[in-house]
Amino acid sequence: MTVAPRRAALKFESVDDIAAAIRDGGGRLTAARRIVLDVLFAADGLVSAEAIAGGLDGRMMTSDLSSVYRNLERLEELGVVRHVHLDHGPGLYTLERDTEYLMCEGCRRVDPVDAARLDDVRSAIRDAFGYHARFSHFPIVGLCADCAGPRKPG
Amino acid sequence: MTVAPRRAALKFESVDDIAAAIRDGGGRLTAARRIVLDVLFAADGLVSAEAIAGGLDGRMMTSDLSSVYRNLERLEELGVVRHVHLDHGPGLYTLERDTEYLMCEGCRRVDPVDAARLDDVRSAIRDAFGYHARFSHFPIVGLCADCAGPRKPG
DNA sequence: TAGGTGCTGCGAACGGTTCGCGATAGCGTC
DNA sequence: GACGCTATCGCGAACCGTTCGCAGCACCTA
Repeated sequence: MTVAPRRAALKFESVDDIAAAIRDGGGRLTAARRIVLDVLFAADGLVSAEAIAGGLDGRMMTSDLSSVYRNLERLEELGVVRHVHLDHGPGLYTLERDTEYLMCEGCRRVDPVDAARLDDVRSAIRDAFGYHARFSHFPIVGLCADCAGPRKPG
Repeated sequence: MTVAPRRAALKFESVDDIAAAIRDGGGRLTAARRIVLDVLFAADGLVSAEAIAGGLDGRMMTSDLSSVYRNLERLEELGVVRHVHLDHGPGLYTLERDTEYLMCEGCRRVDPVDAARLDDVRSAIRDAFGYHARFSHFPIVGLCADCAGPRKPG
């Protein structure tokens, strides 16, 4: 018996699962790679490559930035990791799950939502333009209810 | 009597209109600024700052890249110009009109559409999340009908 | 436990954009 | 018209996020 998750489930639940996937592909679970995964599990949200390399401000092991980028690339190929582009600024990485994003241009807030909750939106787009939209790599951008509200500008 | 436009109308119809707006704001219509405008009118679509500086591959006057950026910034403040971010790659600039964009991640095609045609999509987003979405700065990204179609992968 | 080879960590380079600065030239004023 | 104020230019250097090249290291398999 399991408790219904509040968030979409991870594609890989633990570092061990991932280690197996890496080795299946002829790769190795090196120290640097483990750091990237540890930080992603610890952060459980969107983090920049730089934040990963810095070990979440020194709270965790640090590692080399270019290695972090290479590892993130590899982990994306394996379907373990995904990245999003929010506005300007660096790409943000997270463990893979069925999540898409909305971002507010007013308060910079980012709302992750289960992909299924965007099905109506996707249908509207498909009906009108034939496009099959994805908001996992580039989010929906606009003003959130608070920032767009009639009585609360700024 | 006018012919119905196929595309959303420009906010400013000519360089002279724009010149007036620039001077109203205490600015000057310099040679470099005129080049930017000439290129934007000539291109009548999305162009990078670099393409503007290069005078559309030498077909028009060239100018300095950093001046182009400064001018584009100024023209955006005046509401004459707007830019879009498509995927990775440089920002793309265009004369301001009521247009939003869809981009196909498969074939890289970019479809400009009248903003009004996205009203249903915007409503679906507002209903579900309270967000007031804008697709003018960051487009809707996905697969176009051709690339998503059942019989034509790649 | 040894070997090969995938990966590291460093530095340098990249593309896109911004900044600092002395020189230039628009434009309102006389 | 010429004058002068100052917005803007054009150049170079710096910036940020990301990628690349390379010599040496260490994970994993046999």
